[in-house]
Amino acid sequence: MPHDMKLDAIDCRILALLQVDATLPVAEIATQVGLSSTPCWRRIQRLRASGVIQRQVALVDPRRVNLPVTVFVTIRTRDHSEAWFERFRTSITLIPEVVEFFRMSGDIDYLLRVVVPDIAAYDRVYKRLIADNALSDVSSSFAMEEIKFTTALPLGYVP
Amino acid sequence: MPHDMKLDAIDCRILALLQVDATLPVAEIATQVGLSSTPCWRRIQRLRASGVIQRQVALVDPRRVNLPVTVFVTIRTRDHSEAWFERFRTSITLIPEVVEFFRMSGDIDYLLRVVVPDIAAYDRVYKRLIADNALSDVSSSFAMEEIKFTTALPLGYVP
DNA sequence: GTTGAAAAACGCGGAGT
DNA sequence: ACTCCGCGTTTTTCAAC
Repeated sequence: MPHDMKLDAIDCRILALLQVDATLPVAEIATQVGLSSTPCWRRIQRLRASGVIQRQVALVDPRRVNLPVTVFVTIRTRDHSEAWFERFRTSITLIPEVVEFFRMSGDIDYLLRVVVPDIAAYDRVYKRLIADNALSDVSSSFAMEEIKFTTALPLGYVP
Repeated sequence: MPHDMKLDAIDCRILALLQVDATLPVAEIATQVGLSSTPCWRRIQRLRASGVIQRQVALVDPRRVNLPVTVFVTIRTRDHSEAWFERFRTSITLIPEVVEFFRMSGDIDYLLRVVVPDIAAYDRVYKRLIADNALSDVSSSFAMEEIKFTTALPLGYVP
């Protein structure tokens, strides 16, 4: 399982298919990429073992599990020490409502995407955020509509 | 396949497992939730057919397919007509580098998450954004580090 | 809802080209 | 590296409880 695995055009086509529907039988992927099932299966195994395919998951409709509200939270901080960051990182990562967490360049230090059933629930997450960490500025923006959300990455850039 | 399906505690535990690893054999899910495989399998089928489980996908590591840069793009517009929005929506949705696209409340009208190999590639996406649509203000924030990213929703809020 | 079991589909691996 | 073929497992369905 080399970590610097090279991907050819067929690997990309396999990934493109699995990114959209991971339940496709190997045999069907094989025919779509012009292979028989054994080498196709081996390629998929290699993609898994090498970590190109991180994992295989079921995507749940947020509205069907009472999570219609998503909030983007921008955070500025004064403390930029390593020790503070590690504490902050683990504190945020443990909050299940936080589904995305990025360190940013520019005037905003961190950006979170939070998924909750309503504004009251968001307020509880917000209080947990500011209680656990010394944050100098926290700003919340509410999403009104999810127009596009995909886990399929654009695979046209593979070297 | 009713669209207003109610989920009980066992359904939630099944979803929690499948959100993390959709390759688990039905038999193992069954034992983990304290069921035998037949009713467990039926529940999973119901969750799929009713759309609670939208689909099953492979998650690809962005760095391994040459996509280490993510950019958040905030957009303000002057034109708020329905016709303009429909044009804008389809134009943006067709860009594969745009993986998330939200309509927002507050002073920002739209927020995009864009995934690209480098800043030069982002510039080409940016030019496509402003060429296809009359946007009054576009601002780009670059992510330095992805600290957390999960597709697993918090399932503690199901009614 | 449970068990058990059979049919079909698929994953997986060996032998050969 | 791929094709072909077949074994073993898992899924899926169907009984009866």
